[in-house]
Amino acid sequence: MADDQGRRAHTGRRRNEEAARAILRAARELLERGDGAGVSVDAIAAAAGVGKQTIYRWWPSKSDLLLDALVEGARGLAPAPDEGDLGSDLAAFLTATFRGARDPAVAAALRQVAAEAQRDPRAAGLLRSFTEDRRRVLRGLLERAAARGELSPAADLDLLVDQAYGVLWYRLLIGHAPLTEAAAAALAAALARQATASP
Amino acid sequence: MADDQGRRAHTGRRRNEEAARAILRAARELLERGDGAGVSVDAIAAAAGVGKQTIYRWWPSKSDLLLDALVEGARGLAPAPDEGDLGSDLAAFLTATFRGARDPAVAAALRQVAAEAQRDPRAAGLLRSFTEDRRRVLRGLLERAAARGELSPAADLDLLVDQAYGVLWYRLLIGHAPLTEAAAAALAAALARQATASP
DNA sequence: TTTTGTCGGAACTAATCGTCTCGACAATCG
DNA sequence: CGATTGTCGAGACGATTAGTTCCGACAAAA
Repeated sequence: MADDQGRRAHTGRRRNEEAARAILRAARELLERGDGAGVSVDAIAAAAGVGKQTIYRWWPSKSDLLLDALVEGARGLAPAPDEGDLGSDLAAFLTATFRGARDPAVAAALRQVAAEAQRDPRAAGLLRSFTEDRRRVLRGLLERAAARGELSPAADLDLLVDQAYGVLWYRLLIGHAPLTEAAAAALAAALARQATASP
Repeated sequence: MADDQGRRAHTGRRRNEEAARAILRAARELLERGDGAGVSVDAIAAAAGVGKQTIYRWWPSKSDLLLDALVEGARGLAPAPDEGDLGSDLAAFLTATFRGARDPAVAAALRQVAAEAQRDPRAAGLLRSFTEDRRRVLRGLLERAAARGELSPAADLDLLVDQAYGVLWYRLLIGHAPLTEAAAAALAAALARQATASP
């Protein structure tokens, strides 16, 4: 567990990783229990039995903390399948992605970070790199299908990625429809039909 | 300009509609000038030369005011074309919609209302009815094409609407790509291909 | 002229993020 | 061992903001 110790001389008390873990755990629990309302840093500190200063010693801002809680909650959902067929790969990936975003803590963190990104350029940058990572995974899946000759030459990979994640974010932030597995499967089928259709 | 006067007995000073117009105008100007940061009610009141009380006499919350400024800014973009061809109707509608959302004041209002909707259920409801209206317009366009037999029986109209507005909101809120006319045209072509492709 | 409700202006409450201070404590160095 | 250094929990503090309330002035109707 102690792998990133600095190599320079270091005197004084060491940071307590247990405190950081307690903070992350409290953040996830509050995000999960939060009834649509935002989670405050004070509430996280109180729930973790920790001073606010300790939070800001580990994370530079609330958005960083929420994004960390997010990444931890979404762990294992990253890899894109590669079974050699666009339709099934896309269905598997979107189903897993929708399922991850349906987790209450993950959904709340995504929504709160997205909300803060509209005001705070720092949060906007964080969210942007997070989404870029996810885009790259899906784009890789599509590129493999294109290399196999499964896609129409008219297919626009970036637009396909926008359509997939667009539906996810749109439903997540507006809330007019749920992120069900059926919706993921239908979206995968629709995108595969579009990508393979001749212009 | 005085068309919605109450019919009941009314004593006392009348509300000054000029003040309401000044407030809306100030809100739009601040949204346009705002550098990504949010617009505060105090700033709007000061810019309009108006007391905050006057703002809250006309609008129950900041979100209502922003949504009003939004609707006023997006006026005239509502109607869906009906030229009898799915491809050109979709391209015209999405181009006009993207152009409307590219207006700085409209974009800022959309982003700020969306951000507040993640915390405030009242703002969420407002945003939901706004988006429902827009969804209905696009859905009507698709239904007319379906009635003309232009769509594959496998086409899912609501999913198509989700994809169109999904790309719009995703780009608007994440900011990884602009809402250009070229993007609108490409999206329209892609959705038309998807909707007409046989399963 | 009196009553009634809006006007601009400003003080006020409450929530929130992030900074700073405090005494206590732990780890390292001399 | 003892001094130094940096983290700990706890909380005060400044800044910002949404929304409420009070104030004296004013306008429109009774």
